[in-house]
Amino acid sequence: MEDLEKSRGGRPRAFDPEAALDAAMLLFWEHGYEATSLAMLREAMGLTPPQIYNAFTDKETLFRRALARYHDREISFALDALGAPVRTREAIRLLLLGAAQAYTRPGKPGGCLFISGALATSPQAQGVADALKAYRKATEAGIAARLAKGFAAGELPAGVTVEGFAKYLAGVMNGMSIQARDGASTEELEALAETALAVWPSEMQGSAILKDEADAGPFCRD
Amino acid sequence: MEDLEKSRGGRPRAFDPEAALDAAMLLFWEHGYEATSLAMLREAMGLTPPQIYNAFTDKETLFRRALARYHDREISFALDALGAPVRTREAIRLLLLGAAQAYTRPGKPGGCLFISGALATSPQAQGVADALKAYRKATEAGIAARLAKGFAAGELPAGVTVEGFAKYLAGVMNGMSIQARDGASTEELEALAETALAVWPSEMQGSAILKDEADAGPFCRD
DNA sequence: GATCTTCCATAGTGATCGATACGAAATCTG
DNA sequence: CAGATTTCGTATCGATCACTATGGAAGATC
Repeated sequence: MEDLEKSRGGRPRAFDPEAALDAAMLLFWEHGYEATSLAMLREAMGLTPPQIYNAFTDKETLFRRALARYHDREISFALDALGAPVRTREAIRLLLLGAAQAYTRPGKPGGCLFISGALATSPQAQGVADALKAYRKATEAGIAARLAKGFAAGELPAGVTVEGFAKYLAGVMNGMSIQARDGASTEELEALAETALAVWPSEMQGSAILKDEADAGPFCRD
Repeated sequence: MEDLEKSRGGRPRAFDPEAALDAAMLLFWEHGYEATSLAMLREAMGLTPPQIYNAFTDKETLFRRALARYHDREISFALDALGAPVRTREAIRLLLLGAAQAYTRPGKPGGCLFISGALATSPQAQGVADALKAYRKATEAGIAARLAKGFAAGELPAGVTVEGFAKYLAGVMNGMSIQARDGASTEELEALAETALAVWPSEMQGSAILKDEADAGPFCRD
């Protein structure tokens, strides 16, 4: 809802805004919001300061655009997993294994931008910290929403609440992001994910409808 | 091994270095290394810049001193838990529940300084990021060392390696730190910890020596 | 008490921060 | 082509960054 080629006249841009945004996203992902200076952005994006400010208003707006792009391009696996027509446990498994992949992509910074972007900030950047927190909370809420459907179908482990279990799973994902930052490999994160899923026995409930997982059943599909 | 009251003459200090260090630690904990400016430190420590530099050399040294103090004063629970004369599962339980407490202490910033201090940094602060990573790795190594003893005694869950399980547990702790930053309560983190421990059945092995947990058995004590 | 050493307070260092002023260049509209 | 509009490149802006030069003050040593 923005770059719809208005072209209301005037001198045309001499660069590709999306490519520039990608370069900025990678830099923010690597160094975080505050530690990424305009000088670094200028070099990585191949632009002059006025070009950056004309196209993206200011540094904070550029960062928020990068967050949105990251959400759309780099972690679409999450929405896919939570919306997949599979049982609840398998959906969460896809989510965690997707995170293991996404947090260790070759050529990309390790971990998740929503965490690396900023955890502790200066008071001036509180708004940015809040925006990142909102993305993290949204992830947890997405997990909770998927779990709620599984809860109704009796698919959750005994002794957990939807919110509590969502907080555990979101916490595991956050922990995976830090482990990725600290050099963990894809395989190590996948093993971590499988261990985390061991709290959840594959065979649930007395209703032993285990076969045909790709078939109908207590699924979900927003 | 430092403040042993040399007093080699000269004008005495007009402030308490330990109190000043505590103030700096809290500020770094709250805002992270790079986002904490000297102006903020100056106000929080109640000192002038020359006082700070004379006592702590420079900002990075001050931060490293704060890290050491944090390790000694704020998270001694970790070494206590890993060295406690209890079964392996209980030791890890003490570790995770201790983290739930330490990450949500009233009057202290949420989460763990070793994570909030810096995850992504500017290239100039790479040394600080590495120091924090070393502390995180040391935690994981401490967990692995305790698990190794439990492994020899057959106390670990089936299908896990010592290193892999340590990475899971360290990851859960890291995730708890972020959840604490995002506002999770002590109780919520405790519930998260208990959920994480559900991967580990309380009754291990065929050898059903369950009673007298505080008694002898396949324990450990460095 | 003379001297040495260390710390204090004031003021300010060069460098870098995010963000712009300005006028020329390029394209669209009429 | 004339006018309007937008972006271009160059050269910065004031504010803040981590840090320090300087000279006087306070206590230890001889």
